[in-house]
Amino acid sequence: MLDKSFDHACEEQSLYEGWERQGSFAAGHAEGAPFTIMIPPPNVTGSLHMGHALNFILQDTLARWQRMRGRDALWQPGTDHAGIATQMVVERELGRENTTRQQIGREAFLARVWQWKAASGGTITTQMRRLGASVDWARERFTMDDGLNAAVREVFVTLHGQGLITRARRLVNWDPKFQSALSDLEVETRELRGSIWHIRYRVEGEDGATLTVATTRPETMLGDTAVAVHPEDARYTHLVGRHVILPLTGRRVPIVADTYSDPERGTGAVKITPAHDFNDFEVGQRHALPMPSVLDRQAQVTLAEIELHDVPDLADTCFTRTLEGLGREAARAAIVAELDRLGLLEATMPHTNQVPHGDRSGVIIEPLLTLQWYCDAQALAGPAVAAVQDGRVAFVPKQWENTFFAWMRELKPWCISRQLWWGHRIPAWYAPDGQVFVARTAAEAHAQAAAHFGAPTALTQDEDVLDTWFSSGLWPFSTLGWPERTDMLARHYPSDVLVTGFDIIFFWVARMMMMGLHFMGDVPFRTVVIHGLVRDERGQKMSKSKGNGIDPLSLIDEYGADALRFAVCQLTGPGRDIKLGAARVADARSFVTKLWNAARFCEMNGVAPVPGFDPASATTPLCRWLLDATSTAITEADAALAAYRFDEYAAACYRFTWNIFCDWFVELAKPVLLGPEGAEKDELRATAAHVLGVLLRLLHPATPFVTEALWDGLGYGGKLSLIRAPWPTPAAPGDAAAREEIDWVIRFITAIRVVRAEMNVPPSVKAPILLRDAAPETQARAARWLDAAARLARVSEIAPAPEQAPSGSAQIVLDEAILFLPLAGLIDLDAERARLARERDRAAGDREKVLRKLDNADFVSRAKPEVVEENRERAREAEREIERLEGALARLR
RNA sequence: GGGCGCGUAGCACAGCGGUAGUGCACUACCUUGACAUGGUAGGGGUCACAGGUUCAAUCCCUGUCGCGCCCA
Repeated sequence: MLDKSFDHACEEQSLYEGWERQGSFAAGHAEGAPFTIMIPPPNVTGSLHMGHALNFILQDTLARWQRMRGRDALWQPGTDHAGIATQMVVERELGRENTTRQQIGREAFLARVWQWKAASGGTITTQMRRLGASVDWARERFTMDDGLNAAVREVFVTLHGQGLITRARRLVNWDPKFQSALSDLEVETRELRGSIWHIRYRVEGEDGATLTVATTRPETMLGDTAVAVHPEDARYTHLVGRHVILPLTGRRVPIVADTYSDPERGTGAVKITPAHDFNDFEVGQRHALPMPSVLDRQAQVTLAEIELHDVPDLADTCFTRTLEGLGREAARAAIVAELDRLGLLEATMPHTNQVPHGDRSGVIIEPLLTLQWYCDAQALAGPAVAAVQDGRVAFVPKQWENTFFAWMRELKPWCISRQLWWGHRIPAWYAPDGQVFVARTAAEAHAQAAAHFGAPTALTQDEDVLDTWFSSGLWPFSTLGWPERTDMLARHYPSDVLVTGFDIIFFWVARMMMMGLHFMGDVPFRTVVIHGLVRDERGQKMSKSKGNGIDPLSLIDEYGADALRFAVCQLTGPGRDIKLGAARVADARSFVTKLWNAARFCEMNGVAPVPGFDPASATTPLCRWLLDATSTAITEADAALAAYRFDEYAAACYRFTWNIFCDWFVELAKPVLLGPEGAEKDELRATAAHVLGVLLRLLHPATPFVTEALWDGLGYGGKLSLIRAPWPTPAAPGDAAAREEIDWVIRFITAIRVVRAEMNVPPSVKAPILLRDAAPETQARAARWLDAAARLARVSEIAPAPEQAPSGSAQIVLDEAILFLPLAGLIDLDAERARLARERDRAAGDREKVLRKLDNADFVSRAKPEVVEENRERAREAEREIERLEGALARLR
């Protein structure tokens, strides 16, 4: 006997452990074609938030569905090593012990990171289990695993050999907090309120003449190597080719003509600091300007690379030397004050700046000239773009393809080296003379060096590590054993679906595609399902700082994982952000409870699976109608999942469970179930059991726990067998006669309920129904369904109406028949008259609308014939209804 | 500035050429032997606005306004 309700708190864990223990999640145990989903590896330092929950729930729903469809499902789990984030966590730990990674050294530090990973790195994978995620845990991977490291080295060496990875001294996004380079993607622009300063630069050889430049970063003027004006800017053409003397440093730099300078902005003259600005860097290259850095790795002023000259009223080297070691803000303040003192500051205006920040550190990025490794992303992007264009990879929803194309077109060289310790060490070794040897192993590098120099040579490995995303990009094949050509690789590459948020298109999708195409010669996945962000009930982005985040685990504690999962499915329309609050999850729990109670009712009434039951053998209209509706539900759910419409899938299941099975089937079945034993009752029980079994299977991908508990509890299969039970298929075409009959019963009961409610007839009062003008079939149906009508519409008996209709009756027009509810004394005749008149007016309104359409010659001649016929029928129907309502009104007098 | 998306009942969302739907909330009634995490009935919408295409527009096209996001 089932409990009164589903106790998720005590059931979920043991169900999950049972599945895991018996290997239900493992790939390789099904006959069917492989179905593969690679998890977008979450950050190993992370803990489960709603965004993960959404992402995992959708993947699990797909995986469970496909597994039931007989596919050999592999949902590949794992985490990425999150270079910066993890290093930060461990450095913070060291900080608490009053030490630093520099103090303990690289090796000891890495040991600490691994120690941390072993102790705390499993947080998110543990939490995934609470959601019910059916990932193949035995195959769990970490981007720093040996195998994945081998893949990274292989890729690096190969791309280097192909000239697609090179080392270059360029301007990079430098994060002064981490003291590492970042890729463009790890930089976000934020708006800051700042100023724009107009500064007079003295023009050499023109007594007293000045040129005013506008800048938002006066501190970089120490490193200016030119002033640029637009070649067609008439104000300045006479100055091009001359020089200015820089304030503070007294250096002499040229005035160059360059279209980068916009005459409309500022003063039309811009200072050029090639070593600290990306645009200036390009100008510097075009004009072969020197590129001294004046800010160091901590973004503090350094004067090492520039000359200083004393120039009266312009440059006081004593002052300038005091700037050494100052931070950017302090240096800026000091410089502005000095310029002001010298009378060189023409204006200071408030200005909103777009300032690059490190997405993790939050500090302002300093463009810095350094030597880094770059990957030629543009070359790798071509095949990825082509794969989307020719449909080998499809985005769902499709519009995201445009976003993907836009980004791929503007790719710049991808800076892949990071000045961190935690990550894949760059497989490059340097000889004392600087000669580089790129190799899979140190031994290989030494062999190369020996060959190159003709003698064994001491080498040192590059100190830096690779961008985390470099290894994540290999995930779809490195997790399957590549560079080894494993069976798993052959079987599960390409994967079927990648499910991810749009914010990650560039990180994962693009890089996995570039790497997959280049190394595997095929796309890494065929479909990319893009989902939205999870927001709070008010539509605000969830964030730690706002404190509006909802913890999925506490929702699971309170409402159960099934409720959270079902709520998420209900809300997940195509690519839309979802607004989730506890109320939505509570609603979903009501649904879970409803399902539980329906199953419990079935159990209490002897409904149990009948082996060998053939739905086609059902004879009664109720059973045949239910089986027909079941086929419809299967078709709908299947189509919805195939289209990644999780909302439609949930809606189809919801409607079928609640509105069809509970509201009508169970209610209409009660008279039989509570009546005497017999063939009809047996058939009903068998059918109910069959359909409940379908329902549990349909819902399993969304609500795995409660369905498995019911499946096991009601004896549908062995313990924990639902997870691999076959997905239901729709039965043969529907039964129109059964559909018509039950449809009539529903309308019959509803019509009586409506009138009773409207007439305020107390539910305690039972009333007979008297039929007039009823066709024989209607009379037969009414007789067949008397018991149901008695329960559901408080009908005491059904009989033909006498010639003289009883006075004080309410009247209902149902198709061809009039139903009398003789309730003398209980109904208010005036109210009844008003009600019937209202009905008649509504019907008359309908008729008017339809006739107006039919009067339109264009409509009749140009609309589709079936539409015209439909409207003709509607007009006839309205006409008949009006006639009957008029009759009813006449009888009331 | 460029691009994308969204404006449908109080709220959250479906629908997307041919009679406006679902859930929640709301109102009234009902402790009927699965379920009050329930049942029955009801009210509530010029489908943002303005043009256009069409026999017919919430749906397609153009523009306007409002909101959100991405890129610069």
